[in-house]
Amino acid sequence: MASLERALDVLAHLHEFGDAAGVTQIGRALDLPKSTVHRLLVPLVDRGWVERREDGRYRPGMMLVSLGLGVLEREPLVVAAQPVLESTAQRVEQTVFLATARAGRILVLDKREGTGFLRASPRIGAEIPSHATAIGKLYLAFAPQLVSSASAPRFTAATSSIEELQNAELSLIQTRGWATNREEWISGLVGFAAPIRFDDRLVGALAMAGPASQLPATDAARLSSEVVGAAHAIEARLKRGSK
Amino acid sequence: MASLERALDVLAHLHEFGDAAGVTQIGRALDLPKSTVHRLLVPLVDRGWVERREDGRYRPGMMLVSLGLGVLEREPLVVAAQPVLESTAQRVEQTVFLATARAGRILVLDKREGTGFLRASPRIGAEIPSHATAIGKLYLAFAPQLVSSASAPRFTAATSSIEELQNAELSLIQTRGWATNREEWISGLVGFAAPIRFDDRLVGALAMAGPASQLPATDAARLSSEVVGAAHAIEARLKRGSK
DNA sequence: GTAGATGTTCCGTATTTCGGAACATAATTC
DNA sequence: GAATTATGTTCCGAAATACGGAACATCTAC
Repeated sequence: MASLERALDVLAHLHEFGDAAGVTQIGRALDLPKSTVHRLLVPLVDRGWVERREDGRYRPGMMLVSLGLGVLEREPLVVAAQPVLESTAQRVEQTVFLATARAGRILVLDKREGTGFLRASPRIGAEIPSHATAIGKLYLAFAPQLVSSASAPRFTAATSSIEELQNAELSLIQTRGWATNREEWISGLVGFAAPIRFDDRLVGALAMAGPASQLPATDAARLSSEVVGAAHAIEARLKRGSK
Repeated sequence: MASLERALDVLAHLHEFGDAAGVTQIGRALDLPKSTVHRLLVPLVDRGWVERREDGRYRPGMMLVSLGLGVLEREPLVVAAQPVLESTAQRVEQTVFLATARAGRILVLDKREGTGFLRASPRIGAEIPSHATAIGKLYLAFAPQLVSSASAPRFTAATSSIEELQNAELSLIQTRGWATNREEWISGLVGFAAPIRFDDRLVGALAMAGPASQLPATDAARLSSEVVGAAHAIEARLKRGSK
């Protein structure tokens, strides 16, 4: 399956590179001959997965847009969360986002950003670490089997390791039903997260994140109850949607 | 390149099917043996392009979301149009969308929907026909080499063929600088579109669409000047962004 | 429990993919 | 302008890979 894997490597590279790339550049980056790269690109271009520009350079194509947005449209959790994300972000005036676990990784599914100059700005589709974020800790507390702890680097001085999280904070999260992150992932970034359940299973989490200066610890009661309320609203919409 | 093409077929099928599918169903749909389908799916699952559910069925994965949204984030036209789409949609209270030509096809890049119960709801990434829509006619009038007229079916009784459009309406569009669609694509659907240029080249179009009852011909002057104004605003933002 | 349906694994063989070299085009240097 | 360099495209004999039928594992229906 080397051929298909190489094609996927090419696509991933085009995405990460960010600019249109020629076969020589792609070949250098992936250690592949120009002719191989070119041969892989031909069907990708024919079918719209890659776009060939007039200058002979290549970039990701609109087929990715169609299929990518198709994933989100068909995800019941995303559909149910949409209006709740909207209203919650407006009410708290901070970035609110939705995430879930997929193949052991926690990925951002949707978001509504705050309007401040300094704001949290997660990328949809991006992974967030399980041990150093509010959402990650929720998963570790309620459904640790759904997340992989293979990689747990220390991001900041405040980062706890998986072992350190074992009893103290996870028990607290289980008791009160929400989690928080205080600059454990990114300096200055604070977050609150609440679990979203369907059929008694953890299917995702709703989080709010922003600069520490705007989410003071003294506001924790209000902020946590906002995310818990939002998560409940999403749960209710999920239940209604399954009729 | 049969292997890669088959994998792309599988992905396209999963997208179109809309629900999670098993190898047998995919194999039947694509006339491929189960084992071939399964073998193609393995690296797709490993890398996140396809998600395998617990019940052994497969659906498109989050890698598509990352890359698809990456395409839109990096498209200067989409970035420039975003605030303009927002404000225009609010002002006219109808669906406003952005489209461009890619490999001879006209594709929707972004949109902001009206809030009416009855509204136009284009799908981002979807193709719109060139001969039966306002945007398509803009391209035929100003840059016909960018669009393919290979397929020009009659959608409604109002649809004109490419030949019928040759002189009469295209000249008018060239003269007044905007185009309209009066139920030529979909019965009851009316649209107005204005060209977006950069460096004297047509790079896209801004359109407004909605039910005929809400976009009366008597309102054409106001509506067309809205889309023309919005297109100019996007052009200005494009020019500013290229410094 | 049996039969049928469906996802997963295996391996000899046919098919496909590979990549160096030639070619075509564009850009740079003198 | 000519020569050189850089880069995208095409070609084809040989090596590598993908193929798919069959066996296997698991689940569902009667």
